[in-house]
Amino acid sequence: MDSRPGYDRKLLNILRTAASVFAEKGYSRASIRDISGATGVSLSGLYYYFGSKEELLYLIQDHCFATLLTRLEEDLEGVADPECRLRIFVRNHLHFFVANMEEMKVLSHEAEVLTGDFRSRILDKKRAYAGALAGILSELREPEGGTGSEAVENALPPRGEGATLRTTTFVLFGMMNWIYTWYDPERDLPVEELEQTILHLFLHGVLTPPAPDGEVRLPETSRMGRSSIWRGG
Amino acid sequence: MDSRPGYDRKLLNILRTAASVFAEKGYSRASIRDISGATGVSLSGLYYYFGSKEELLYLIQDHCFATLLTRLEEDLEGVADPECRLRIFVRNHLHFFVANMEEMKVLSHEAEVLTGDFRSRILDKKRAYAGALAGILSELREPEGGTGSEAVENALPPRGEGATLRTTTFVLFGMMNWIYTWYDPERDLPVEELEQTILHLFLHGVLTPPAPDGEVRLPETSRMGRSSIWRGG
Amino acid sequence: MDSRPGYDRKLLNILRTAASVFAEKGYSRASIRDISGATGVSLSGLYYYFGSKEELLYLIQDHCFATLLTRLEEDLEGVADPECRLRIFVRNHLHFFVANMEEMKVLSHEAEVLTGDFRSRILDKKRAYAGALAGILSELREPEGGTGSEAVENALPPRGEGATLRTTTFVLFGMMNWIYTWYDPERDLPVEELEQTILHLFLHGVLTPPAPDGEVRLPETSRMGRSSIWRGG
Amino acid sequence: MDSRPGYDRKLLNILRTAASVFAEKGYSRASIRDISGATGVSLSGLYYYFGSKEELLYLIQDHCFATLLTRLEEDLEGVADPECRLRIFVRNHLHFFVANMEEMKVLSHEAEVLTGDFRSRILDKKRAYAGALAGILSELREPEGGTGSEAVENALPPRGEGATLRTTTFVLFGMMNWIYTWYDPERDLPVEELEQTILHLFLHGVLTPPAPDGEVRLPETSRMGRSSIWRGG
DNA sequence: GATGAATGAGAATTCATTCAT
DNA sequence: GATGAATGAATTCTCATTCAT
Repeated sequence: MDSRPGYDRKLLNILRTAASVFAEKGYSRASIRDISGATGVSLSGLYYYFGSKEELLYLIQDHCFATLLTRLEEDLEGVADPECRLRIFVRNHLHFFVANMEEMKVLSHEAEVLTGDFRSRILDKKRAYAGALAGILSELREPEGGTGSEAVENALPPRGEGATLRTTTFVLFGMMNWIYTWYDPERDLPVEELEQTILHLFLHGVLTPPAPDGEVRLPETSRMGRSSIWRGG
Repeated sequence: MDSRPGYDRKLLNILRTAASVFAEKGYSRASIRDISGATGVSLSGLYYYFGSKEELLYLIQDHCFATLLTRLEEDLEGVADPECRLRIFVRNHLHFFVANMEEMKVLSHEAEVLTGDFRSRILDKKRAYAGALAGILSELREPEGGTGSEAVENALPPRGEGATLRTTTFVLFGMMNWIYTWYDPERDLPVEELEQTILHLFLHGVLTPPAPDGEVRLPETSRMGRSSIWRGG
Repeated sequence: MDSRPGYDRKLLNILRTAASVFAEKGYSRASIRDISGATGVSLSGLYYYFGSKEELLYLIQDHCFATLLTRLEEDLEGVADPECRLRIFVRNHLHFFVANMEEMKVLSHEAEVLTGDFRSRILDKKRAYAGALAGILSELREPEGGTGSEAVENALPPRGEGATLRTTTFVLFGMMNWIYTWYDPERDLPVEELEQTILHLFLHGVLTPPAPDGEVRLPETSRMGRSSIWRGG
Repeated sequence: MDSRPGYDRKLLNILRTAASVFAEKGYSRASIRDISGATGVSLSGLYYYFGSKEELLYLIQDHCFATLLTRLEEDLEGVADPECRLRIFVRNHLHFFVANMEEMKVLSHEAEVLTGDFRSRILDKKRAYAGALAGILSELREPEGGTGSEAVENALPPRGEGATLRTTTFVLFGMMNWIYTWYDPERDLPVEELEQTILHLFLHGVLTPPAPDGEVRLPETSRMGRSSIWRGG
């Protein structure tokens, strides 16, 4: 993925720097001049890499989402148990989030600014990703059939099972995505514990004490050793 | 400052309209011209009511937070049981959020744009509010002492009880605040059910089925009949 | 003069305060709001006293010039000796300047901003005043005839006696008027010595040492005891 | 900063044109739009050459002063006699003033509008320049020692020799600088005679008739043939 | 691949002024 | 006499973008 044509090292570096500028100042308060300053590339030189500021944002979000999705697919491969699948989803999401806080902040915070084609392409990925989680949650409750994703994508049925699944899905996303507003790696729990806390909360609630010997842990995936343009790997 | 009723009514109207413009386009993409258009007040006329665009944002956020805090205090008064207090907090937060979606979106989404004094004054209110929730959660787990708010406000102890409480607090906020990104009153569960869902999730987790006769319900407060400049009342 | 109809106490007070604001910030950088703030009169309330900002400047300059001219006439009355008349002119100009530094700064510095009728009325007074000095200087060199003022007012003769007289006149004005840029009553010579220094310089030059027993002094006029709205009297 | 000849030439041209606009309308009444119109450069294009209107004024004043100072140093080099040095100072000042009336008007008239660093940098140059004149005047009266510049720069001694020197210095500057308010090259004496008149007045006063064969003249400097971006050369 | 120079459009804000009360 | 509320016009400055080189 990191070596797909069109995503060469220089562009990737620009995307990363731009993401960090956007994360700090916000997309619309950040100017291309800021990005020129942060990257060291001249103002007009940047336009060789993207056609417009909006495309720059698109590229950041797209690349971020694509990586997230790819990894998720890899990690879920071959795992059938719904609870396991949920654990993998949450772990993947949180680890990636914390390792790539700036990009994920841009993804979460600047979700509505893209327009036209850029917007719909990102929306597609977002729906696919949310659908994946909805599918897992759906299986978790009624392990028999369906992917669950329809309930998130479509408006029907408006109030009932579908609406509850949709709610549960986004409530879980809320628990996770909101961390960009408060999580400080140096002050807060390490990601692994954050993951355990969130998972336990979601599955059993605060009133249920965690199992004395810790939550059931998944075997370590190969996630840690991966090389990546994403800083956290 | 100015407390004549005409001035107040007009200002409040401007705040509400501006909040809705900010909610739709985002604070920095929205221009004062947009607000002039939406309110029907001339561009320069607006500056009679606020000194700068940033102050306008501050006024919106401050008024929103102030109302939220006031109501919370009123509703919590005299209630001692931690779980009850938690239910009241969540109910208050969610009802207010859904009734004043635009202001709350501005409060949640544009949290970082304020600077200087404006920023710190809002931060104070925010810390007080988050501290209130942390205090409740603290009592919920260990009903004996302390308000819990120190753990959210201070960095100590960095990893341990404090960090877990902090995490739990913000995870709950995440569940609730994230709704501005997805909740659609016409499509999704009514607020009351949303409230039940979130509370149940937080207290008992997804794996525990809700009690067959519904969650324990609090006696209805007089919240519904209140008059207010906030649309939801 | 200070009690002419149209120049009542309140207006005079506004003129004085406005002059001080204009002196400090410059006419065009000062806003009517500044003057409202400095006077304590509301923005719109000021317009009862003058029709426009430009008229306000005109009133300040006109009143200042009128006082200057009136006093000059009074003091010169009955004095025939050219050198005495010159001493009186310089004394009058400098004392008034130092006593009313702010108004005189406005008069000197904002000479070109008035337009139309306002401008020409002030120009008339200025020409009369400069003509008076030119007349005195003319007599000083060739005590026989003419008032000398034509040479300053008209362009003819362009180069010769007239041009020299004009030059001498404005060079003397330069010596005096420039003080608004540097004179500090607490640091520099008292006005009486400033007056002596300038007069000696103009009459005898730096290379001629002053007479050992001081310059010839005029009998004290009644200038000092005069009451006036002008702070210095 | 940028020293490519094209950039420099263009900037210098902008400075000259802007100086003329500022001279005519006054710094604060002149808009960047006016300067855009006068230079033919687009409004925003101007900001490539300076960061703010205030910096534009600074650049004009700084360049003007720098040239003035450089020339003065060149011309004074090797001249020891105080009276000669004074003649050179006055000649340099007046010739430059008349040749660059617009810039010098901006320098004289808009002395107080600069703030912060811009202000203090110009003030430094101004103090150095005034100090140079004070030094010459000091030697002229008491040819033994000291530069005289301390008396202008410091407040001590507040009243006495220092204050008189300060006064004399600024009175001479007044004679010269005031010309921007009245001097018209087509109507008034040519610069050379203006120079003679002012010098004679300052040294010997009006009551001393000029020597029949003219004032002592310095040998012509090469000033006339100099090429310069300043129109007067 | 890269950049200096330039620009049109639009941003926030200020200002002198007005007018109903 | 005096003022609160309002406004049109103008101001400085920023921004995304372009294009010749």
